[in-house]
Amino acid sequence: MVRTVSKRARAQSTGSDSSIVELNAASGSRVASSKRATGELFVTDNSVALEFHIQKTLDERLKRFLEHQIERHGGTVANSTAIPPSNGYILIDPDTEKGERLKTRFPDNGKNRYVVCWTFVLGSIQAGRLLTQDEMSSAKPIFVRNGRPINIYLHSTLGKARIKSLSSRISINGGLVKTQDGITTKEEDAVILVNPDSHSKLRNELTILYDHRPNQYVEHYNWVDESIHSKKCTHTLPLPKRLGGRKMGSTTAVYTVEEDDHLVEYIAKRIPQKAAGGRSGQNLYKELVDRPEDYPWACRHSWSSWANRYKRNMEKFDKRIEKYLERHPQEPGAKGQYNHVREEVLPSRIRSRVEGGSDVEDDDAAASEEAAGQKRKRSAKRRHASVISDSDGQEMALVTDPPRTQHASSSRQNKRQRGSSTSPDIDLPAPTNNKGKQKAVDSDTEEEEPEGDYRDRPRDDEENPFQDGDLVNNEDYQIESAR
DNA sequence: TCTACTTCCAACAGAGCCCG
DNA sequence: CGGGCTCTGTTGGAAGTAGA
Repeated sequence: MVRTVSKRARAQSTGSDSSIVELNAASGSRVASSKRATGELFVTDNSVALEFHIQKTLDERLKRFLEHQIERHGGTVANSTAIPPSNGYILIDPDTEKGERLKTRFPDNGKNRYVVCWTFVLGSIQAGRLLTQDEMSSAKPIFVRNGRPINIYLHSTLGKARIKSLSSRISINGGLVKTQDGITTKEEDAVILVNPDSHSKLRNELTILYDHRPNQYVEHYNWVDESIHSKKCTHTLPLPKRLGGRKMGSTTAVYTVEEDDHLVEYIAKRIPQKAAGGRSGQNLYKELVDRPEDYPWACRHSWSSWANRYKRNMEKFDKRIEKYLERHPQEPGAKGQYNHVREEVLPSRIRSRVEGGSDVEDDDAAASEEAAGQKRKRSAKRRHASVISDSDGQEMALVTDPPRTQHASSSRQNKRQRGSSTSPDIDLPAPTNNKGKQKAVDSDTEEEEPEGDYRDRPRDDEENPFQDGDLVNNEDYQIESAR
C-alpha cells in the first residue's frame, strides 16, 4: 500500500475518514480528476486547515511567498519562531544544515507530522492535489536562484502535452511555472523553455532577445531533466565569438609600390571588365595567395588583406587597371580570367543561342532575352551547359563567347584547341597566356606616378520574482508587491 | 592623440544547385 | 517546379598597430 503524506495528514485531522483514505490512495488518474478548488487544497475534508511550519532560515521573500500560497489555498502557517507543531507539515530546505537538523529533531512520526521539502507547496498547487510521499521523495529546490524560485516560462511551441509533464517536474523542484510566451520583467530570474526541434530559429532569436538580461536564459526543454539529473540548475552559455582585428603582437606588413603594381596587373588580367563583378570578392584573392608558384610576390599578405587593399583603394586601383588595359588589352573570356561573372554582363549571343534562336549575332534576340525572367535564364544556362557537353564539335563552334562560368570554361579551352576558324567572330588577337608570372613592374606601371600614401620601404616583414501567472493571480501579485 | 592602415569577422542578398 | 541549402560577392564594423 502506498502511504501518502496527504493521507496521513488527513487521517490525523479527521480521524478515520475512509473517504479521504480512498481519495488519496487512488490511482494517478483518480487523483488528477479530484482536483480541488483553490481555497480547498490545504484543507481537510472536514474544512480544517492544514498547519505548516516553515524553516526559519529560508529566504525571507521565499517564506512570505510560501505563507501567502499556503493561506491562499486554505492552510495556516505557524509562527516560525515557535517549535514546530506536533501536527502538520514542516517545510524545509533539505540542502541546508538547518533543514537536516529539523528533519532529525522533528522526524515524521508516522501519524500526524511530516517533514517535506518546501517545494511540496508549489508541486501540490501545480498538481491541484496534495502530493504523495513518493512523489516528494526526490524533490529538491533545484530551480532556485539566490534561495528563491526561478520563473520558468513554457513557450507555446512545446505543445500542451509536454507543458503538462514539464510543469509537474519543474514545480516539485522549486520552479514557478508560467505559460505566457516571453512576458518577463526586467528584474526577475527567469528561464524560457522552447522547442527548437520544431522551430529551429526560435531559440537563437529568443537568446538574442534576452541576451542583455543576465538573469534570464533561453533553454531547450531538455534542460529541465538535465538539471534534475545533475541536481543543479546551470545554464549553457554560448561560446564566445572571436573578435575581429589583428592578432596581438603581430607585425604590420606595409604594402610597397611593387606590390600595388602586381595587384593592378593581376586584377587587370583576371577581371578586365569591372562590371563582371568579383574584384571585391574573396575568391579572387584567395586564388592569389593559394598559388605561390604563380604569384610569389603575394605571399607577404593574407588574401583578406589583399582584398581589403583593393577595396579601400578601389577608385585608385580601377584607374590604374584601366590604364594597364589600354596598353595590354585583354580579350573577354580569355584563358586565365576569373571564372565567375554577373548575369547582367553575360554575352547576349549565348542567350540567343541557347534559347533556340539564331546562332549568330542577333542583338534583337539578345535584347529580348534581357527581358526574359530569371527562371528562364537559369534553365537556359543549364541547357547551355548540356549543349556543350553533348557537342560533337559543331555545337562547340557555335558557342562563340561563352560565359565565364565554370561550365563554360571547358568550352573555351576546347575551342582554342580546335582553332578559331570555326567561328565568325573568333577572329581576335591570340589569347594572352596569362598563366605564369610576369615581370613584377612592367613599363605600364612604372610610368604611373606612385600615389602619395604609398610607402616605399624595404620589406621586413527584482521586481517580483514570485509573480506567477498560473499560481498567483494579479491580486496575489499586488499583495506580494505591497509587502 | 589622431588618423591611416592591416587583419579579421559577420550579415546579407543573389544566384546556383539539389532533391522531393 | 518549388523549397531549402550552399556558395559567392558585397558591405560594414571592430580591434590593434604605427606614423604624423
